[in-house]
Amino acid sequence: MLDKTFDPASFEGRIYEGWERSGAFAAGASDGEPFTIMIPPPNVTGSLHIGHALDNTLQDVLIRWRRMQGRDALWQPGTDHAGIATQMVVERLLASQGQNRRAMGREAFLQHVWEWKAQSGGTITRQLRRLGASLDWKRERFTMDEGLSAAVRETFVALHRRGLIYRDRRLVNWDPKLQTAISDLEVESREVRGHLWHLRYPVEGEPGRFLVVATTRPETMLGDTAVAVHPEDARFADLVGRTVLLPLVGRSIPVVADVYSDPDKGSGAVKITPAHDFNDFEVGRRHGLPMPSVLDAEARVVVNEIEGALREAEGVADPAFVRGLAGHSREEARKAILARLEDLGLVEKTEAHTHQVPHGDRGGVPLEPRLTVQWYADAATLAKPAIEAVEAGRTAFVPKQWENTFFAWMRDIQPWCISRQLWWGHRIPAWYDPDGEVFVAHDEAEALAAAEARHGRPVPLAQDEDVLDTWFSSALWPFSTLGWPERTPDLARHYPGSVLVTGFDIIFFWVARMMMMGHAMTGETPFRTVYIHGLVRDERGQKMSKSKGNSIDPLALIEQYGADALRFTVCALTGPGRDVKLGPKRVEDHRAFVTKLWNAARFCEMNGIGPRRDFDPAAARLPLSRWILDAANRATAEATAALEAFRFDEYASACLRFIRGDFCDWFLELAKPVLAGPDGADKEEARGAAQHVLGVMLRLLHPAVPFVTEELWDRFGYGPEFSLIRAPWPTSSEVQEPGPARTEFEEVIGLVTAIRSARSDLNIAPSAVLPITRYTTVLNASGDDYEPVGPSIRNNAVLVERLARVENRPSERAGQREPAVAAASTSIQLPFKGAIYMLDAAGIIDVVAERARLGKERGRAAMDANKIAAKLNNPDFVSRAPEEVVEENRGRLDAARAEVARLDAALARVAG
RNA sequence: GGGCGCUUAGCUCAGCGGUAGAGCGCCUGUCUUACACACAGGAUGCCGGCGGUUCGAUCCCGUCAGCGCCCA
Repeated sequence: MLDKTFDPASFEGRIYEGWERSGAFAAGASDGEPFTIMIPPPNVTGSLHIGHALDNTLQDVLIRWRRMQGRDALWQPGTDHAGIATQMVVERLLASQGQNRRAMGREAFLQHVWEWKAQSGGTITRQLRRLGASLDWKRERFTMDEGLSAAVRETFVALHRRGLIYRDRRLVNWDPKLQTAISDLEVESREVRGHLWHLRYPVEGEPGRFLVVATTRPETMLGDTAVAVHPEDARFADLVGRTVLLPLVGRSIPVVADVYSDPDKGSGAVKITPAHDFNDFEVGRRHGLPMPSVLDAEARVVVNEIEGALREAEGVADPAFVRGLAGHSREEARKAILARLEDLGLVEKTEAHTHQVPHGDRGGVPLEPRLTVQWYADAATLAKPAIEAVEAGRTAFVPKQWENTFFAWMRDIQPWCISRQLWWGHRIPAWYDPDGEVFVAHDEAEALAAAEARHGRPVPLAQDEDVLDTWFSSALWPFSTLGWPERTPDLARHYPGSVLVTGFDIIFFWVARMMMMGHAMTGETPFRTVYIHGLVRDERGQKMSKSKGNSIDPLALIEQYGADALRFTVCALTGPGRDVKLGPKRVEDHRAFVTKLWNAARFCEMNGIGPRRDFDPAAARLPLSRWILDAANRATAEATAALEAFRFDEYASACLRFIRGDFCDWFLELAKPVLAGPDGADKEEARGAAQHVLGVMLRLLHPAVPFVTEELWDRFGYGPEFSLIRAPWPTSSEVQEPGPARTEFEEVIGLVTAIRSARSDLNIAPSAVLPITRYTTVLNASGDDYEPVGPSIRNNAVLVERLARVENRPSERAGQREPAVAAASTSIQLPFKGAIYMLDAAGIIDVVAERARLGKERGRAAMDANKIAAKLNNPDFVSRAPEEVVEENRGRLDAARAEVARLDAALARVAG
């Protein structure tokens, strides 16, 4: 027997283990068409947050559904090595033990990282199991695996040979805390309240005249090599081509005309520090300016590159002061410089100013643009085939609107800085000879051979100290995990993948880069469809963050409500292109549905409903069986169509409607009499239909709520243990004359609902069985006699009696012909489907209430009739609207008018 | 500043040229032997404002307002 209380924790763990142990997740079990999803590899240092729960639930729904459809489903698991994050974690760990990486050296440090990974790197994969994710764990990969590392080396060498990877000296986003370059995408703009300082730069040859520049970063002035003004700015026209004296430093710097300077911003003149600002760098290039760096890797002042420019100038420049700044942090330097300029009377004014300051997304400190030599990928060239693939529809975004975001980014893409000054990661396969000449090769031997060939003799080589951006290896994930660069059978079968599922915030990271590398290295798009979902927010719509303290732990939700409840909630809330507002309340609400399913199954169990192979839906003859079988067919079609369209919300609501509405609220109630009745063919058929439909329900719901459905499937014996995961996805089954069955039960349900509603309006206690003289007859059109009801109601009289709590008592007046009008004062008059049911309620009915009820109904019908009549009175409508619309409205008008007439007659009878 | 999106019941959201929907919440009643994480019944909407297209607009177009996101 199923437990009375539903307790997901009692079976979730056991079932997951059962699936995994039995190899249920493994690809290759079917010879059907492949269906492949590459997990966007989570960070190896990470733990499952609510965003992962969303992303992976959706992937699991798709993969389970397709697996049931007989596709050869592969969901590729794994993690990425997260260069910066992992190195930070391990360094912090070492620091707590009084060690540091520089002291122990590269090899020893990497040893520690691998040890850490072995011990703690499995957190998120364990947590994905709790969620129920049916990943093919035997294929788990890590971006630092040998095979994936070979893919990285192969890609680097190949792209370098094609000129798509190169070294360049230009400004990078430098993280002074982590002391590495990072890519544009790892930069996070944060609004900071700062100041705009207006500094006076003395105009040379014109004592007493100053050019005022406005800056938010006065400390960088040491590296100024020009002042720019707008070419059309009349205020400064005479200064262009002349020079000003750089305060403190004493360097003579030119005033250049450049459109970068905005006449309306600040003072209209802007200082140019090419080595410490991206815009200034471009100005510097345009005007051939020197580019001295004045901040080092830790963002401390260095003066060696401006040493030669230092000049003493009375009241303006002071080399000793500048030299004294060396080694100070940028914050200290700013303070000291401003104080000194203030003393010298060179600060014109200070304004409060709010501006965007780039911060490192990992380190969290303000970034420092820094002039260094780094490795770059030619993203603009790599992006072209990816853009074309989307334009041509070889890769489609769902929802389609995200293609615009993708295009906007890809068409304006900047060179991608791929080198990182870290130890943990794929070491760049480049070696340098003593002259600094570079040899890019798959390994050292190949590099040595190349160097020897070049020099005619063996030369010692030193490998590049840097590693590659983690995303470089993640970009290869869709094919490196399948064995590329080897031409493996897996690669042939599962590449390109079917769908990539990810949030819109990640389009630039995974989607764009996987697309670029996929085309560059395999010549094919890495996935056919990119499904983009929203972000998870809290119940108030706030973005979740640690600092706000509003983040939700998915594991806590799983503990409390079960993984199924969380998963079903995610499905129900994932509409098209919307963020998902999620909180415990939402999960609790949807858990109710999972419990409902459990209880419905319990009821089935108690009534001897269980798997019966010999049941043939096509042979069902009871209208009730045919009705629920037909409803199951429709639910199957709706659920399938919803999943095909990635409409997880519609999939959930189709299941809900069918299971809660059709099956629980109506079918089980309608079936109770026959199930409780004597054994016989009818009872057997009702059980047969019920078990068939229960089997359909479990299969339909399995992708969303895999645990409870598998538990029920196993307990009922629909298949061997842990077999639902591979059971066939439901398809439509043949049902005899579904149309009439549908009509029949629409009428029964409609009448029951109408009676319940009238009873409720008239405050008739639910417990009271309403004695009714004739509910198998209805008042005729002239209102003076009765006529038999249609077969739908007649054939299901017992069901109407039970569900509406009415009772037929024809015997009291058997054989008598009583005028209808006389009965009216003691009857509820119930217009339904073009007839009036006279429900004799002598002694119970409140005539005043009944009159009010009928009056209200009449009002509603009359308003309806007026609206339709107005429409039909419009000649334009009749002549221009499609014929079927006009016809439909004519029909509705007739019905509404007849309803009004019936209610008028009913009211007259009550009044009389 | 540029771009995108949103505005529908108290809340969260579907819908989308032809009778306004769901879940939750609310109100009323019910422990009707699967389920009170339930059942039955009920109330609630100038579908953001204004113009336009159309026989007809919540839906299409324009515009304004408010909110949110991305990029500078």
